[in-house]
Formats: sequence, structure tokens, C-alpha cells
Amino acid sequence: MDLAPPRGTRDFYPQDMRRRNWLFAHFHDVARLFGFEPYDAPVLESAGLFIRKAGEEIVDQLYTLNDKSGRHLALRPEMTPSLARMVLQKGGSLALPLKWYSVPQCWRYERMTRGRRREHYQWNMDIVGVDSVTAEAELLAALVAFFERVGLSAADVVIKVSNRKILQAVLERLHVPAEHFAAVCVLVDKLEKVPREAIMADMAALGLDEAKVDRVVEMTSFRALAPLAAFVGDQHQGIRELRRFWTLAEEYGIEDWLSFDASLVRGLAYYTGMVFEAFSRDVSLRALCGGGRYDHLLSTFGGKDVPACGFGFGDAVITELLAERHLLPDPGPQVDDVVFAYAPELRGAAMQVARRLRQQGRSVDLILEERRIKWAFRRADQTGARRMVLVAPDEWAAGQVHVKDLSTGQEQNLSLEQL
RNA sequence: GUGGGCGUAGCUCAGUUGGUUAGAGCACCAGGUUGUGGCCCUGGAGGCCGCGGGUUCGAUUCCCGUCGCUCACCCCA
Repeated sequence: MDLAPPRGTRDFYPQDMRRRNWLFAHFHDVARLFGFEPYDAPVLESAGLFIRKAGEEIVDQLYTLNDKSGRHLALRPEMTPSLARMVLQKGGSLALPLKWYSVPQCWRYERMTRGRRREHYQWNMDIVGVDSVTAEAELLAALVAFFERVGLSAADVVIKVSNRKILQAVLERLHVPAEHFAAVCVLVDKLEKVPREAIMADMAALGLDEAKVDRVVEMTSFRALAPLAAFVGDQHQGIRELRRFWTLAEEYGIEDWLSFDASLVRGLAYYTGMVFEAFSRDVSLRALCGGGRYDHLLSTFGGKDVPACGFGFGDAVITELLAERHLLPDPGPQVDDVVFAYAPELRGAAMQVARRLRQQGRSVDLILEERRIKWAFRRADQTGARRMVLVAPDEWAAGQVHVKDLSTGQEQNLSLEQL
């Protein structure tokens, strides 16, 4: 029997769990600060929820299975389709806008390399029902709040921002059929990552010959808004949204974190407007997080569209960055009191003491075995306990327990009421 | 998918030019100290040397295969 977890998955021993909880606590805290409500959905969904035909890698990497009734199911590779399903299921009964968040475990079957596994936890924040870039500004402000809380600054992290509507305008001028927009976006996303020849056949199938691809490459090379505005028109909606967004970002005080980058497209098919990804400025890592606007996702599931945007933020890359910056804490256990009975006859008394302490909300490690006191002290050191509470014959006869502060060494006898 | 590195105690690793009983540190247990921790001392337990085959009088060591882990490349959110 192989005792290792399946390839690409992780065990979380208590020490790992403490660190994970530390990170997740920041996710939860920031969500609360921004007024987002938690939700969750099954890890296992109908495979059809995730299967799209735009050539996305995430669809090729689905973990799928057939259950005993022959249903075609998949482990979720991302959370957004489940969120869309939940919103659709409630019809019009949900009071918009929704500001929801979750920290789901997501799965994808892919080859293992450094910092890439087959399972990760991904903090998701989504705003459903707001069609203005005020929503994107809110999401990015939350991202910045998170980075600041874990000790990162605008000197460490850059959030690249773009808007797919600009690419859409370019494609329209090149007479690329509108129904190919999503698939072309997925290919353009690959332009920077694979040799151009590798995807030219796919480009041609979608209506883009060499000259048109040249035009797209030229357009994605811009790192400033002005030349693009000249390209697609100063009053184009994509340009106006970006300008409005930047104004909002300045008012939020987060503009130092942001950078316009026309090459940013993202590899998911459903984005329709603003898109963004955060990167470490100097450490070579994959994107820390990414997101964007997906105003037409709900109609692909047969429902009425509702404007929405959101981001996903995986636990893996940020953990690597924080570790490299020595910003990742290694918290110890959180036991307050160790309760130890000197003799078997005092076990009942020790249980009473432990119960009393727990009623006060203290974390109590009651020694369950017949051990020598030396062992109890060593265990107290290992668990980081603050006090040793000794239930001893003479003191107990007087209605008291002997309490030792483990950091100062001070000792005193206290009654149950004084504990 | 290609190439490299590594598989020896719970963990990190040493070692064996092929030879009797495979070592260390940390961790664990016991004792020194029958009611007081961290330090120290002494002792103990713990190994199909990844698995299978081959060569050999003899393999943890050499050879072949295989599985696992890992890094780089390839590919990709």
C-alpha cells in the first residue's frame, strides 16, 4: 500500500493546517471587510457545467467520472460555473447585486511541475448584478487589501488590467465573425505562450489569416491607453470603461498597484470586458490571481444574462511568494491550559477542572493517561500551552488546584471559582 | 513527452573499492529526579537498504528492468 496521497494532491498535517488557516483567515477577513457573503457548492458537478467548446485548457484537464447511474460528472476545475448555476436556479428571487465569496477546492488533471498541482484552494470573490466598472474597482480594492494585510506592497505586486472589448472592436474591424470571439480570445491568450506557427491553423479556421494575426499582435503590444484609443476610437466603450476604472482606482488609492497591459486576455472563454491578473514584480512565478467580467455566462446555461465579474485566487502561488519573502508565519498550537491529575483517584476532579475552564472558552488539553508529571510538562511545551493546572491531593482537599504560568514560572493555588 | 538527480530508521542523511552484527543527528520511550518543564547524562526501541530479476561462494553495494519522488525542458492557467 502506497501511503503517499495521489499524485498532485496534498495532505495537510496540523502544522500545514495552521498555516493554511492563517491564509484562509485573510481571505475570509477581507471578504467580510468588503461586505461579501460566503457560499459553497459541491466539488462534484455535472460535467456539462464545465464543458465549453472554445479550446480552453481548463476543459481538457477536467477530472471526469461516470457514477453508478451513468451520470457524467466532473470535479470542479473552477467555481464560476457553479456560482452561475446557483444564481440561475433561484431565478429572479435573489436580491441583486450579490456579493458572494467562497474558498473552494478545485481540481484539474495536468502534468506536475514546480508550484503546480492537481488540486488547489481558490478564493473566489464575485459581484453579480452590477454592470459598471465600480464592481471591478471594488474587486481590485479587495485584492489590494489582501496583499497589504499579508505584508506585500505595490513594490512587490502588480495587477495587470485590460479590457476584452478592445480586442472585440479590433476583430470586428477585421471582419472576424462575432461568434468566434471567445475562441479567438483563447488563442490570443496562447500567442504569448506558444510558437505562433502552432496555432495559426486554429486562427485560420476562425477567420484570421497572417495579416489579421499581425494586426492583433500589434494591438496587444500596447502598454498605454492613448495609442489604443487612436486605434479603436476614443469613445469606444472598452476605452471609456478603462478610463472610468482608472479614475475609480485613483479615488480608492490603489492606482500604484495597477498597470495597463493590452496583451492580457486570459484563457477562459467567458470573459466579456475588463480582465486582470496579479503578478509578483520580481519573482518569476505564475499569476497570483486573475479575473474579469463575464456578462454573458448565464445565457450559455439557458438563462437570462445578468452582468457579473469576479476573480479566483489560488493558494499555491501566493504561498510560494510569501515564503520567499519570509512573510509566511509558522503558527504553533493554541492550547491555553494543560490539566494534569497527580493520581488516578483525582481523574474525576481533573475532568471537573477541565470542564470549568472550557466553559470559560479556554482551550484545555486534559492528560488522559497515567503519566509522570515530567511528561505532562514536556507535552505542555510542545503544545505551546500557557499554564499547567495541577490537580493534586492536598490542594484538592482544600478545594484548590495548583496553577503554574509556564512562561514566568509563577505558581499559585486557586479555587475553582478563581480559575 | 525528453533528459538529469534521488529512493537506507518516523524525519534529514552518511555508508559499503561486493564480505561477519548497516550508522549518525533529530524525534520517540525508559531511567537519573516516587509533586514541577525547557538543559544535561545513561540506556532502549525502531531497518524486506523502494520492488523484481541477473551476475556472484556472497548484493544495501555491480548490471538490467520496474515503480515512486524530484528538478529542468517541452506543454500550459
